[in-house]
Amino acid sequence: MPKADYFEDVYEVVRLIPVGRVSTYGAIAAYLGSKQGARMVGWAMNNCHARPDVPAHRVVNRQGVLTGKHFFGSPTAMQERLEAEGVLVKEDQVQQWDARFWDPSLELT
DNA sequence: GCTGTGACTTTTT
DNA sequence: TAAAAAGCCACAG
Repeated sequence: MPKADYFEDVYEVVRLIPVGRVSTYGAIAAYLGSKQGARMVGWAMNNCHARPDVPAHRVVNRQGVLTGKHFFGSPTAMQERLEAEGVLVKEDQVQQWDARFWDPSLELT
């Protein structure tokens, strides 16, 4: 197995997010080892164009707000996609966020 | 080789 | 309580 870049690590975790669930940059960053590396995660998402199977729409900020929705090409694509998976979004904010939150560090042990 | 930027998070004023 | 600033790592120019 090739050494996964920091990005691939992020992509893999994001890809493991179950449908109907959402995760946060900080959670993924923490799972990688640096909670403050959340910016890197977001930045990795910026390069998510290189990965076709990266559900970046399942990744939101700490508040459960779709911060990067604007990067999806359409400001509503992210929200609609989340709703299509069963995640209700209101005002760019994930509903039942506390229940929808998926922590890789907890689920992946 | 150095500087700037980035879809965040946390702490302090 | 709200708002602002700092911190962090990695990639691109």
